[in-house]
Amino acid sequence: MKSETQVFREYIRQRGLRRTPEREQILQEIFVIHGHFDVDELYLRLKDKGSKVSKASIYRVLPLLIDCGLVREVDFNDGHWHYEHIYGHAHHSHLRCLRCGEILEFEEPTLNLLEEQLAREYGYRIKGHQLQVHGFCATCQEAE
Amino acid sequence: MKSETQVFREYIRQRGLRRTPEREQILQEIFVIHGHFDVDELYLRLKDKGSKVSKASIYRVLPLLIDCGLVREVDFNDGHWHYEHIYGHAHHSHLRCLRCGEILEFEEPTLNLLEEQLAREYGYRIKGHQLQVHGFCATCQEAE
DNA sequence: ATATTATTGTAATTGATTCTCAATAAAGTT
DNA sequence: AACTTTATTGAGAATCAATTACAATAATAT
Repeated sequence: MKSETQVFREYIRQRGLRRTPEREQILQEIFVIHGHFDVDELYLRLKDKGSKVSKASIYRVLPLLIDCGLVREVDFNDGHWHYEHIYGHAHHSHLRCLRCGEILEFEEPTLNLLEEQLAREYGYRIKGHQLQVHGFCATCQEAE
Repeated sequence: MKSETQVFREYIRQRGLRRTPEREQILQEIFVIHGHFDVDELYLRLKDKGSKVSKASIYRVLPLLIDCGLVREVDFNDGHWHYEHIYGHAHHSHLRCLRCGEILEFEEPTLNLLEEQLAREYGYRIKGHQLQVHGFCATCQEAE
């Protein structure tokens, strides 16, 4: 299996784009992060390490990473985008606590069947899905 | 089954809030709209009818309507919220074309089982879920 | 080395949503 | 019906994430 770096470099080359230190720094940092991240967090982490990468560059790289299948957007319903790396990870969904914001991940294989069924039924070429479940975690139920 | 208006009025009263013409106008207009809508569309529709309701009021009423279970937010991934009425409608999910933006609705009853399973497994009190599937519709596949 | 042009950082801009504030008006009380 | 209390309103300012313009820089091809 290709490394994330390889995937990204091939994508860059194939598109006639350029390989820059900023892009590589951002990519590296993303793959150091476990779990989810947002633009601000990524920016601060890079800054802490002495990187001079601007937020604008982060905003500019993310669509590329999404497009080449390394990263995906996640919606936690809090006013801005979150992201997670998906390359080499099983597709999963999120269970979110409406009070404390805890995020649990779970897999739901039957959704692949659903995708196939929708493709047949409506003639769609399905690219993916997002499922979020929300509620209150055990701790927050008591606290309410 | 109570009417939407009844549900809303009871909610208002119960909360010690006030019943105002603006709120009723907005509610009425929402229930005239079939399908999905967003704040701008709702605002323009009201304006066209001669209503003086401001966008601020719309933004202020929507959380109330969501809270009392008449309306829900829908994410079409295009930078702003969409809404749909859910009172008296079966819960459904959305299949969206990434190119032309077409939205199809479908029901997926197995997700109720999933909710129960998650509740058991993680001790959550589940409040709901959102599922979006995306891809390319038949027409747009050809056009690509 | 040189030319071409993609990429960068900075700062300005956009667009959706929220907030401030003074004026208004619901609902309860006399 | 008049009075009081205070929630609600509209207008515009403020906020916040995300995008864009622009001039300087630097990555690739020749």
